Amino acid sequence: MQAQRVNRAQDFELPAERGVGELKLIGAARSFARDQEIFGEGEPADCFYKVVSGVTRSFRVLADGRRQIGQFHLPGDVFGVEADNRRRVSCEAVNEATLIVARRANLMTGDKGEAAQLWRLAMSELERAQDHILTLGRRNACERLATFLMDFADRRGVGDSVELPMSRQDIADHLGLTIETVSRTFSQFQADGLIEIHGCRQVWFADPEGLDHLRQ
Amino acid sequence: MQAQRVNRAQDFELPAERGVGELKLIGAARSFARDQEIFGEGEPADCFYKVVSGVTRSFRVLADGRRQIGQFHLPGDVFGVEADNRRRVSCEAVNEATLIVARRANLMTGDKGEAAQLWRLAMSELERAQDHILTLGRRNACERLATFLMDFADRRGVGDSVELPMSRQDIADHLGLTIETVSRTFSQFQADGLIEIHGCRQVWFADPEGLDHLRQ
DNA sequence: CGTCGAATTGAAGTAATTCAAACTGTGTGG
DNA sequence: CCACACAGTTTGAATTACTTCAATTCGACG
Repeated sequence: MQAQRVNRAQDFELPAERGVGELKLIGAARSFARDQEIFGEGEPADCFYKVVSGVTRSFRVLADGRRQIGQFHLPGDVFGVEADNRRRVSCEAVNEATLIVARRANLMTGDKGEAAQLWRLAMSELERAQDHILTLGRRNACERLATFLMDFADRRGVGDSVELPMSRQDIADHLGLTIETVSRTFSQFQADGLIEIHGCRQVWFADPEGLDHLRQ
Repeated sequence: MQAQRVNRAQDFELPAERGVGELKLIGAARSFARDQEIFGEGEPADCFYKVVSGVTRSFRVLADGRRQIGQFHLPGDVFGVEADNRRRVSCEAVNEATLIVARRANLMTGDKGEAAQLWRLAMSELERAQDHILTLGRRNACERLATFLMDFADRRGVGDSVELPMSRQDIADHLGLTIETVSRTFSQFQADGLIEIHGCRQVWFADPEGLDHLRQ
């Protein structure tokens, strides 16, 4: 929404090898400031990214500015894989983020194991997209937010609480709602004793079963 | 919604080789009756499918019966590829359909060319899913229907018209709307001189530019 | 020609949006 | 340390797009 390229990305080398079952990316690490663009729709897609720290959002915008965030990428996630050489989505840093940037060729020409990893990556993106289609097409505001909170807690939660790194507007643009509806639904969850909110980003699950049940 | 397994699937052999750039599937052809289940969510995923004739729909349903159709598969489309060995979506025939059924192993262990084809297939499904997320998250009823009609015409249209093989309910469940809203939007398009409808399945584009503009 | 499922249309109701105002919390400068 | 500013969030009231429920029409098929 408001891409401000304040900080110039800082480059520094980092080997960045990870545990078994994860894609090994060899490349430079780059830092991105809050709201800084990582890549834009239509640009050439010659590399991809692994989140080291921070969070990013990939999204598309309609001509009149309506924005739809497809995914948030968290530490450990690899993103930026495209079928063709053009970006079909844009990507920005939600907060201060460090990413490993890998050349595309380094992976596509790799061994069988890497191809399999890449396959798993694409398929998990597809699965998440299918889940989200169900959410956007057939769930109401409460169900959408409950789904989002539980899913996000699965990926990033600690015990019975999560810290949401993104703004209410980001959540709204992810769930196909307005910021006001998201805010009201948060308030309602709190009034119903489902969650407790501290400083509007820290969410504690007071009634995980109730929330889970809300998902449908 | 109403899976009636009237006809038993008829098996017959068919080599089914296709032109360059398309996935070659070797397998048996099977016919499915209207609304017949091809596979159901949770079942083992040991094969995939290529549409020879007819149309299929892949979908998921919530506990209370709300249905979301993710995709329609048309002649030439390959579908049924999964990351794991379990179906995450269900699939039914929209109308009388003939499919080539290929064992999963026949393709996964194949040569590099086949792997690349499979990759393209998965990525095009992902792209379509991303497009649909934007539609469901940020477009209104008119824009959704215009998007659907134009996209469908791109895949299956002849000149300035398309025949829609699916019911209004199918379209509604694809676009995250109710059947009444879909019907009203069709009527409005006709009243606005954008389309002409014959027998409720044959759509002629009276004003393709206007319709295209509506998409945003 | 009659029947039945599908589609359309109408009227009323509702969830979510829009517009507007108030509040909160965080960072900054005095 | 406090006051101020500002962006982000929450809340309220009015509006609207879509849904729901109900009745009617259409069209394919025996």
